[in-house]
Amino acid sequence: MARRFRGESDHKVDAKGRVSIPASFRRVIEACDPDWTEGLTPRLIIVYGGATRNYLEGFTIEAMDEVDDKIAKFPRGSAKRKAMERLYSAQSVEAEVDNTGRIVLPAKLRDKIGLDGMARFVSSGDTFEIWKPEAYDDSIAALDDDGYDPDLDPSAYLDGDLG
Amino acid sequence: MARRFRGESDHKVDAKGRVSIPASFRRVIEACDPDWTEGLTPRLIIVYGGATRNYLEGFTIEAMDEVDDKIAKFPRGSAKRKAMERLYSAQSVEAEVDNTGRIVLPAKLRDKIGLDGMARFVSSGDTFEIWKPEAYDDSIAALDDDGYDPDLDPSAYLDGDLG
DNA sequence: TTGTTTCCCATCAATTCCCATGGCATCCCT
DNA sequence: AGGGATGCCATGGGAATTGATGGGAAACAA
Repeated sequence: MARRFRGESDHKVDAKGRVSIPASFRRVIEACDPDWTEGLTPRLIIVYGGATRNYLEGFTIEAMDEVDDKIAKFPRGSAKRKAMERLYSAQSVEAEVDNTGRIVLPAKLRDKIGLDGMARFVSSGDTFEIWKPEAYDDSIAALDDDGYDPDLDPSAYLDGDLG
Repeated sequence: MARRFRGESDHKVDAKGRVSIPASFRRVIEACDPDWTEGLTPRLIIVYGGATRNYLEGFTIEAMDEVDDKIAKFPRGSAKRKAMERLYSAQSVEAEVDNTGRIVLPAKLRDKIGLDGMARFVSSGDTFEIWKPEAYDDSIAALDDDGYDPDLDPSAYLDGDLG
């Protein structure tokens, strides 16, 4: 089963903070939760920190395990490690996909990115992002102002210089 | 069940020194107390020493067992071993989570970190920290003075140089 | 006894659980 | 091809449970 997310779609956030996870994302989340088997509710991690981020980042259990391993390689007490621990450990929550395919986004997380009404799920390789739709549109538009030519087909970068 | 803490939240400290443990932390504390079974009150260890620390550190029983094992590897009577024994053995207390989900923080511990009114619980992997909220905010701000750029997303470090 | 430390019970809001509906696709049968 | 039947998906709503916190009585210790 696929380990990478694919696609983007909008879903309604109700008054209780419940949102449907795109069905195709659910398949990935299930496959990447070591404890999951048919009939159980799969879990995932949602990172809500990052002063400069105006989106939430969803990690599968396996993807977050890899992050934890990377962090563990940094010296205990170093500034970089502390910053990463805060982002990935303190400023994150575990969520469970219920049997109707939804998760609950606590008010704290919704407030962080100004979510109301709709949430946009955007795949980003082995993680996915949750945006307020307008903010996502803005961030795409902002790429243009940052030396990126919107008329250029990004496939041109595929075999080009890194960085 | 998970054996790592996740998230951060504030809880009220009442006149008797009682504080609610974040519900998600309780699940971890229960799972990591070998003697615990449904219906019993789980235990944990709170380390309150460390001259330079202005927070308390909470350990599950299992996590503290690992620390004890590590200490035991150092030569008996060595300065390093004595220092660690003092921090983790002498300057720590066992606490019990009561059946309403609270622990009692003795006055000595509250005074050490200047707790009054609110306590912030911050996960840090397999342990968690208890801070006076203002002190925690300050410590985050202080990271800036230690080679850490607050505007840089910490995820940039994940694949970067250690240290 | 006087202040502290436990234990037990009470409350209110937030969160979870359970059940229900409508809309699309798909599959199948004739 | 028509007409169901089936099943998954997105979403809604109420009931039941859990979570955070307050307060008093009972047990202790000084």
